[in-house]
Amino acid sequence: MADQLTKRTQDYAQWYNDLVLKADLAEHSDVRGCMVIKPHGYAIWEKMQSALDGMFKATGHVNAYFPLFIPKSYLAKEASHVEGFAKECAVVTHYRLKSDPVHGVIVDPDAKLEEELIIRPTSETIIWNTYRGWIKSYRDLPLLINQWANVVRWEMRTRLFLRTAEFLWQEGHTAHATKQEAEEETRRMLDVYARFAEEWMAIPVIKGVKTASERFAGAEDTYCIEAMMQDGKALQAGTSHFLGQNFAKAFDVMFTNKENKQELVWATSWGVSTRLVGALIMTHSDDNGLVLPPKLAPIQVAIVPIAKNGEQLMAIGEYLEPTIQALRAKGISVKFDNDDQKKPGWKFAEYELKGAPVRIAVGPRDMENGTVEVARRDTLEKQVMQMTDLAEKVEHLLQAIQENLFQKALAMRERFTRAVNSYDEFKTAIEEGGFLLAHWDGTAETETRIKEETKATIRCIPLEGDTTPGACMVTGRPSKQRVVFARAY
RNA sequence: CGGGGUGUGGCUCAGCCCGGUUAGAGCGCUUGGUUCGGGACCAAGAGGUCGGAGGUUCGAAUCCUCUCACCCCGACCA
Repeated sequence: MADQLTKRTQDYAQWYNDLVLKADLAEHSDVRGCMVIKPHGYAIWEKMQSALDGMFKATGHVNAYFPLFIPKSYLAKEASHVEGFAKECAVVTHYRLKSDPVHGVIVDPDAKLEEELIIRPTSETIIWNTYRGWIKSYRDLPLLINQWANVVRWEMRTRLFLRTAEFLWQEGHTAHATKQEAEEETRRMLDVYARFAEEWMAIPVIKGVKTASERFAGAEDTYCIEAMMQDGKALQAGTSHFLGQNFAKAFDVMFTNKENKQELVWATSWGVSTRLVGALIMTHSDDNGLVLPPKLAPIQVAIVPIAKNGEQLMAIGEYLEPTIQALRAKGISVKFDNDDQKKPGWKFAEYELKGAPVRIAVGPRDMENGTVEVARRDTLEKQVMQMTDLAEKVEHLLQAIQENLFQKALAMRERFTRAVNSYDEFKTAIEEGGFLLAHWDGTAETETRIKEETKATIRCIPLEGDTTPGACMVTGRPSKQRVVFARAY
């Protein structure tokens, strides 16, 4: 191969960076901390959007759009919310430029905004301020709205997809008449995320609730799905927050109940971002390049003809035409790569690097034999298949690849997940990476101490699995159940 | 915000320490030809104010000062 990636075993972080650039997913823009998502990366995001959007609609949500700018005073209304985001906000102070003989153009000092505008780091405040006008009666509830948007968080250090100053995401913001209903919504959307991660991304996740210190700024409870990357580090892949009545209080959002009494509204918010693309890369890909689960691959089947001339190329096209039609009729995206400027070997490497789940190669020998060569990206295995019912076989193969990727990721996670019972054992084990299930006394002090001494954080208190009580590995005090520790992205 | 590093054709880099013809290489690109079952080959071409500003010098990619940008590693975070 001409363009070798850094090997994962050699330098995992470098491998990731190389892969994002070489698979043509994204690049650094000239703007610090911001990326350009290139067509191939964006196509993956579009597939994610499309699947998620369908799941949101199926659970009764509708899309809307709120402003990019948030008046500074709005952000300040919910105390813990502003505290959480204050350090990473971009602020608009002026609304006009003017030409300048020395600098070409300068900010017009006469165009200072009365009230500065914050570029949204998240939209709770502007949305709840708007909801005040929309919600008057219990009949207006629940209000189930999602928006697809960009947000800005001025991060000190950025990594393509995983953490950038500007990123794309969706944020659901719902309003409910009762606490129970809002809590159910929070859990429902967590389940949607978990199902998306596992069924579409082929990434097994642990559903859990965050500790107080890891909670979203302004939430009563933050639920999350946590995934394990190939280097054993944890990645938070989605969050769903039960916001209680905090934002209703801050923005005075009341409704009249059936008894004609005024009540504060209950809220949730939930989001996933382009970070999921990073999760996808780090879960499945290998030293040859990107590996994509078929359900999210922009090109599911890449067909490479092997032809000596235009006549042969034409013949191969005709040979495959019925199969291509049959595949497309099944909703499978097929690219017949008849570019005669590139050699087959180059194309093989290219589709491998870009993660096409299935590659079909067809040459004159195949046409004589009534066969094709089918290669699967996940295992790199090649096999010769008869043309008969090829579309069905490929469809099944794609399903098998989807399933295999999930099983492989699950097996890896299980291999790197273990219970530890003493702090000494913990300290040794954390160096090897992975998830550690340990007892914790529930205090922020112990949590902080562990973080400072080992760089591991509590990823979540899992909602499913072992709930046997025990004794905290650090203090020996009682623990309700084991929690998940890991070093995280 | 600390520590480290890098800015030289589209890309990856050499040259800098020790200043001296016309700034090189590989890849990519253009044209023509031969090729095509795992990143082809031959030939001919195009493409660079060496990140920017100032200085030293007869002479600066190279030395000095300032500056800008980006990357990597930490601290903080989805």
